[in-house]
Amino acid sequence: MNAVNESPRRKELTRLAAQLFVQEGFDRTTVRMLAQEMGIKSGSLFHHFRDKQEILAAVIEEGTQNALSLARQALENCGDSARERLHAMARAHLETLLTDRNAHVVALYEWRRLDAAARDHLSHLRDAYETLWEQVIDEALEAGLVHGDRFLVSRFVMGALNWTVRWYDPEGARKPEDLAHELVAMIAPATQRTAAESTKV
Amino acid sequence: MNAVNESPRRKELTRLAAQLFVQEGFDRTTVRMLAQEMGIKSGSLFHHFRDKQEILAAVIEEGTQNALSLARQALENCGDSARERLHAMARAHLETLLTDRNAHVVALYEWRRLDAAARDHLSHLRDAYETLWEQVIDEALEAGLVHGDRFLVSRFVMGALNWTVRWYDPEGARKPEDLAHELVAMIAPATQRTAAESTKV
DNA sequence: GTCTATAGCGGGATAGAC
DNA sequence: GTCTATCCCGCTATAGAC
Repeated sequence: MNAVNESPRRKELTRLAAQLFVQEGFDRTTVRMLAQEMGIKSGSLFHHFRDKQEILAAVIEEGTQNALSLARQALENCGDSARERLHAMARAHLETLLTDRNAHVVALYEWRRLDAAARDHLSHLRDAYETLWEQVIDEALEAGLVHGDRFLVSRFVMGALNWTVRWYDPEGARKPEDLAHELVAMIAPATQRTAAESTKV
Repeated sequence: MNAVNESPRRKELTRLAAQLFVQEGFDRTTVRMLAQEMGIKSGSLFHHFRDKQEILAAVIEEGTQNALSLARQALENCGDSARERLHAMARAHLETLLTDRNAHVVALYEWRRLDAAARDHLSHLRDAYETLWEQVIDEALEAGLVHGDRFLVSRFVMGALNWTVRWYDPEGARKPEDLAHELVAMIAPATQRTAAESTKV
């Protein structure tokens, strides 16, 4: 259902669907709106997707997969210090949310609209992404960069980032990278540099 | 429309509507579901509310109003230090979100579903609540408890708190107060106590 | 792969009796 | 203030021609 049925056409349709789901929300997006955006009639949609649910699942799979690989990439291309890795992770997260402005947002905000089967199928993917976050947070905790409970710190940090979707202004002066920088500064002020951290750089 | 039409019956109906809106989301909650929960038939609903939109507006007004007065109350009954005030504010916020589990959640998560007129009418209320938050954050910044931009810190903190709705387990061991404590500890570690703060206590 | 046409359902809302 | 009955609409999804 996933890696198999991946025609370029379907990929393109998924991309357009993501855009509408972000703008209108999944429930308020009708198949007619989707079809119009894609330049076809609503009946033709069901040649590509079994039903509306499957479109949502495709968007969320795409969005999470994308966030995951961009995050891994960012971690590979950044420095070794816990601070740099935390920053890279936050920045990658924000870029998929605020620049892309599409599938990843849907994955976060419309997850609850998935039916049980789709949630089951996609939860391992979501877990992989959250686990990656927890690893980076763990490193920050061990480096003494941040303090607190691993689970709670992860949730708070991801919450702060996820909520940016609600207030961020793409036309404004602040870029995703700036937000990432400010968030890291907030939870791990520069004055808190520890011995462990400085030896790493 | 607001303070006027406040029969006890309508208040009770609003309370029940809030519950359903949290469980199902506004769009997926039908007037028939609402009526059933209230023990009446769907037609009778429209004696109390002009349309479904007005129910949403009533819930959101109630939720924001309530959060605002609880927050003010919490600030009056806590110590004078910036840390105590920040903690009190976070705790009040989480309690309206996680214990109440109703109108305030709807206010945050279904705001976008309000029509233009209702948003217009309610935005001053929301602004008042957010301004209160910014004041408390300002105090924390001035006390050297937290560092960064006032606007961004407010948004990040509120985001971290608002997102708890998505993962918090009411049956779990952690109480809203514990979360509030952990959040404050995360952004303002105890080792950061400044002279300004200790003189206040 | 897309079209037209439409089935079939469930939604929000109204009217008038009680 | 609640009921029954119902209108009307727009939604998802299907069928079969092209």
